[in-house]
Amino acid sequence: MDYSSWHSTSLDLNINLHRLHEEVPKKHVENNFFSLEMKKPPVKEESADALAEELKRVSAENKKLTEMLTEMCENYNTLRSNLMEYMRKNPDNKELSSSNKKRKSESSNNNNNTTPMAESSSTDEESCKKPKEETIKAKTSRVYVRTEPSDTSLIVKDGYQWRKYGQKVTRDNPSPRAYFKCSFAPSCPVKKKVQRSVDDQSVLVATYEGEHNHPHPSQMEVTTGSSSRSMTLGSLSSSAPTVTLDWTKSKASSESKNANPKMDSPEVPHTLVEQMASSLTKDPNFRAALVAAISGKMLHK
DNA sequence: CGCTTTTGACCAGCGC
DNA sequence: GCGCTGGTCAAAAGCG
Repeated sequence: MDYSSWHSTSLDLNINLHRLHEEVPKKHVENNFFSLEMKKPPVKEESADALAEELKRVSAENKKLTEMLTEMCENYNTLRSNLMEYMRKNPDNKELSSSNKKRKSESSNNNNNTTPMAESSSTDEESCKKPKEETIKAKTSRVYVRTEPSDTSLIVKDGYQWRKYGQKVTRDNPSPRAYFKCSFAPSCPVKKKVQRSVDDQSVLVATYEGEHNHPHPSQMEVTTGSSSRSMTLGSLSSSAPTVTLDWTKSKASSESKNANPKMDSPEVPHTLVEQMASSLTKDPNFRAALVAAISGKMLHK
């Protein structure tokens, strides 16, 4: 691979992180970008030094990213445990127990797209108020995947194989909802519903019901990242966390609401995080895609 | 030919 | 009881 193209592609996280939130003059950005593009390739001696420098900086940034991700996971774990504790202490919370009707709860979920953290969890909260249904109702979780608005397919790549068995237009959302069963059915009871978000047509909302009782069929599909639109880091086992990373969102997490990276289960082992980060660091394709996405966003501002 | 997708019909739950 | 709605079924069509 020709690493000369990696000149000055740094995210500059250490210095410019806060700058993402500021209004960077468009012209300035463009000029910088084009100047990078037009720049003549440096002579080889300089190139080696610069590359080494670049490599160092990229490594530092990746380390920083890893730390940020780890910290985020820890925060989420803390928040979740606090919530669970609160739910235990207030089992008869009126607000939460107000609706035990199937359809009502469904529609209220749909209307709460702006609170992904609360939705990302399974129906553990519901189980507090509906002990009777707990044993019957399967675990549900929700995953958001950003796609191109022009992409009309309701396909969420999560590594599993699905068989579509129905499609329906629902009342609260003009976009059709697709119904999928795991292709291992009937031995595997997992179902998923995929529908475009009402708020943002470019976001697919996948609702999973139940847990896979078989191993993940294709780990490879996950790591190769066949889709450039988004990457879903699938679970290592049926109950392991699913993390949706949205690389097309250039603005920092403070602005994005329903497309935040999100987890369905809090336990993300640090070693796993490290492994993910290091494998991504080493993958030139990932780096290329990342730079392309970021530079593309800057240009289309 | 076998598997998957499409799509209209059907069913069950809920509100009135 | 009736109508509305979401979810599922299953025959037909499509595809490799």
